[in-house]
Amino acid sequence: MTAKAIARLERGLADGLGVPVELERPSNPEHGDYATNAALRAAPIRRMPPMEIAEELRAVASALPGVKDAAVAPPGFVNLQLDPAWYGEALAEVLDAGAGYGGGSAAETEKVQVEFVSANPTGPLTVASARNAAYGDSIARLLEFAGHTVEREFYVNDAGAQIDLFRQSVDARRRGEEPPPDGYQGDYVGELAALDGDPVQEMERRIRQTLERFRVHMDLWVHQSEMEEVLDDALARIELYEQDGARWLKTTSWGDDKDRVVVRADGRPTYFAVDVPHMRLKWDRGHERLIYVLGADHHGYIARLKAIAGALGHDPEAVEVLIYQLVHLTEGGEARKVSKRRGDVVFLDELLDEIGVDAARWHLLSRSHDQAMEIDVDLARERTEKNPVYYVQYAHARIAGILRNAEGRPSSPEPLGALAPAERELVKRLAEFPTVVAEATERRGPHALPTYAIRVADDFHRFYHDHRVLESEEEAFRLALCRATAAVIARTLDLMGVEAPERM
RNA sequence: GGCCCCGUAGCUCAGCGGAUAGAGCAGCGGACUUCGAAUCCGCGUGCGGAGGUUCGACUCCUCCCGGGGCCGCCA
Repeated sequence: MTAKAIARLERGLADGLGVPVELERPSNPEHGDYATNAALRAAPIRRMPPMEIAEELRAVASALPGVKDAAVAPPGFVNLQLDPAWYGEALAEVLDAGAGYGGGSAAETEKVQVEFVSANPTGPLTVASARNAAYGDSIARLLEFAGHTVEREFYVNDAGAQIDLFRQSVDARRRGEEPPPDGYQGDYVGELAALDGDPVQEMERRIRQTLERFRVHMDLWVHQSEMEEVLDDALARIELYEQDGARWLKTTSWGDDKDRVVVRADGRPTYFAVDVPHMRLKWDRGHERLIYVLGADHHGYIARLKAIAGALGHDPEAVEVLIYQLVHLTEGGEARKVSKRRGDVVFLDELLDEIGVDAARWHLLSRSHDQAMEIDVDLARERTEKNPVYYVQYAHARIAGILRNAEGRPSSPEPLGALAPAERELVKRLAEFPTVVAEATERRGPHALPTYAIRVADDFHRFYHDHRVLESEEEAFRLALCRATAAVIARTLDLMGVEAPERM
């Protein structure tokens, strides 16, 4: 999706040329406000020299409202300079759209489910799960903003060998004994032993609490134990074959490298088996797209999950598995081996105690999900003060201060005369927002948000430094520019689950 | 052996076919009697290597080198 003010120019150019035109912001300011390579792209198709097509395009551009000047540059670029009226149009668009600016980019809205975190309830959430939580929740926020109906699910693995071992560990503590050799050792095991009741339920309650603190709200909690009860019914609906006494799903038909056992020769289902009733539940809830957010160590699941979708008669393409690379912990520059069973981990709650939700979510989202991430435990607090999140929040708070001082005086997106360079840069930055959000959504790459937020803050701070807002001739226009900037910053941060403070 | 991800500035990273590759941090030097200095301004011969596709490649393809992860009738 593109801002309307830009899209209007693109359409005007495209209609004149008969080929699609996309405008982009050149890195060199001498190349104008916007530029297009459409002539270069059209040259092979129309079998004409690019410079000739560019000249045609320049003529069309010159006649468009909002265009002050158009120029051709070799080997065939067309560079546009825009007039104050265009800037007024672009700024009015931001303000008119209000909180919805940049939203609703989905061509067709869907019912989407995002399953994420789904950490085993054998211990508190760790920083490893935190990346999953930050990434998955931001994906969900982006999808909602694009117009989809989104459900967030946490799948609780409350059955199986690890859970048995966990319960045994707590029971041993309750009897005053040491946990089993491979059992769970962390301090929290002792805490749970001091309480009555099922430690798994208590652990789930704590995980829920930590997630809420992290501003992640799950709509649905599904338990593996419940899925086991409807396992036979679900397995009866898919085609399995027998070999070596076991029952297999032909996952290779959907791209897996080998078929998978669903029911063992002794009649016990594998771990994989419960994914069948589990996914059936998701489809039965009416979802049209299923998203799973998994760590890189689970990438082998992609084909299996798609296979289940196919076996259940659904389109495997509607199952999307988002893989993020893992978080490595270091301490004083040395790699730190972690094991939840040994209790040798950094819990999300500890990280939040140290650096707070905003800095944590920002940091976890600021790198591509395809990039492995390192968190230095010792430097976490020190780095906090240098976290760019505060730079961005400061810009928002500064604007809030100006608006407080303005005491409700009128604002207007229409500039009186020519804009200063810093004003033009800021308006163009705000006009980028719909494209940035739409691309972040489509690519499932929320790390574009912090990058963009820094640029907006950057442009605003420069504008602020160069120009006075209140009591200036352009007060009304600059107040409008401030309001629009604050709204865009607030929305960008919200899509990351980060707050936009009025004061700091 | 097969599969997934990554090699870009001293460090952590953006960049998803365009013009002179950008931020943050670290370092050095400047700027407050004015709406918040948690700010602004200046200082940098960097895309792991070799081929290929293209008018144009950090970006796409192949191979090589280096780092991380995964390949169970475990969960």
